[in-house]
Amino acid sequence: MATQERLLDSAEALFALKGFESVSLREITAEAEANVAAVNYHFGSKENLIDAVMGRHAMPINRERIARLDEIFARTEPPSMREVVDAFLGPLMKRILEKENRQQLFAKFIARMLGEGACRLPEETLPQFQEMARKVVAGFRAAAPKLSEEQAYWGLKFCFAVMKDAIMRDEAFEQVSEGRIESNCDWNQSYGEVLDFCEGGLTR
Amino acid sequence: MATQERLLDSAEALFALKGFESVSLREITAEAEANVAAVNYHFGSKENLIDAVMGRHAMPINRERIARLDEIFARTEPPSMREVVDAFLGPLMKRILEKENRQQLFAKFIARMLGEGACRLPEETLPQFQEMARKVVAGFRAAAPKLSEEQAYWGLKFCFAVMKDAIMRDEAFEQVSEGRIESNCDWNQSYGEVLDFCEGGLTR
DNA sequence: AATTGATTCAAACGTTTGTTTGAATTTACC
DNA sequence: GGTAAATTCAAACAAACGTTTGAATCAATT
Repeated sequence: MATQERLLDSAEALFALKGFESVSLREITAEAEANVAAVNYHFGSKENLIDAVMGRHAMPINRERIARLDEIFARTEPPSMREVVDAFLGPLMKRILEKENRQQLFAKFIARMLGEGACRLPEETLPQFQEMARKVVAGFRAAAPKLSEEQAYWGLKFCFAVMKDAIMRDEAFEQVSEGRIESNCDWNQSYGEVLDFCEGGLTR
Repeated sequence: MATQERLLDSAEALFALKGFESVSLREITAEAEANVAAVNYHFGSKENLIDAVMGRHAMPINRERIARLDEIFARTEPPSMREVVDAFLGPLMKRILEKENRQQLFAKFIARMLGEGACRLPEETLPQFQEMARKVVAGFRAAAPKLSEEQAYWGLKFCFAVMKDAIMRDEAFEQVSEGRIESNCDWNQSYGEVLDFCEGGLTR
């Protein structure tokens, strides 16, 4: 495999596990079996590397979201709230449910990056994100007409927050719940809880 | 003001703004107008300092949560879901709504720390957290009897995630929403959206 | 005023960070 | 097979990190 790809894979995995600031270039290049200088040669800087990891998956995921929403709108009957929420969250969640470990790590990477508030969307992806968000909001309002546009945008934000939280391992919460919730145990069940909560939150 | 307190205040503010890993002891001590060695003298290490910031507020907030829940249970009529959610989220949110800037920063600090998955609860606070969680879950189930215990714990987790997300500034989302949601603009309104979403998510 | 303990301070500690260098090596093309 | 570009590599860079040191300063007690 090419060095560039190995670097992206290792960075993705390590960032997912430990966060952006906590991972050094030397850890990354060691895991990728590359030289320390390889990152700066191929990407220019550590910041560019993280952007590259983002950009590698963001657009395919958004494309899938948009396709599913367009499918929903193409129908004659009005959408259900649950299927709109699933069209938004499903494409990312799907990648966690897949066997391939690398993708799972990317989902956690995404959740972590967005969670740290340090997420700078790669510039070329912004219009796509905006288009996707507009369609999700339209879907929400088609399924629940009494939602205002503003409420729908809040709902978009909250849906993502809930899924992010379900994805991230949270040791503190496992302690607080006295073992009743074991994170990352059954992904399908977790995702079911996410959908239930978000559907309810948007329907009211 | 004593040096210890100034260090705690500065650390709280800087961690809230930039995260744990991104803030150096030199930044903290500079803002607190103290010597670099002061942190290690008064707290032993940077890790102990962050624990101290946590511990300074966690217990009072939990005490307030528990008191409000006990009040609810003392009544004869069954609780509404909204007031249970508010008993859980309100005590932290209240500190954001207050004028005093230091408290606001602590709320963001809490949200960030829990968000980074790097939250180690100070050991002596764990039983209190567990008691609080048990009572919140009991409240959820009193307001919506068809919720299972496990669902209620998921709901607890999700409610906090939603509030956390509403607290944190998210520049990326502001771009994606094309300015329709300006974070941290009207806290009362934001909190209203949080309550609406969580109430719906738990009621279904 | 002298003494003791607590606190502050400038300076340096040894690591680790992201990045750069310039020579060695591999790869691709004529 | 030789040439030129692309890539890898060990080594070193300056800067920043958390932490430690030991003397200086402050506060309180006798």
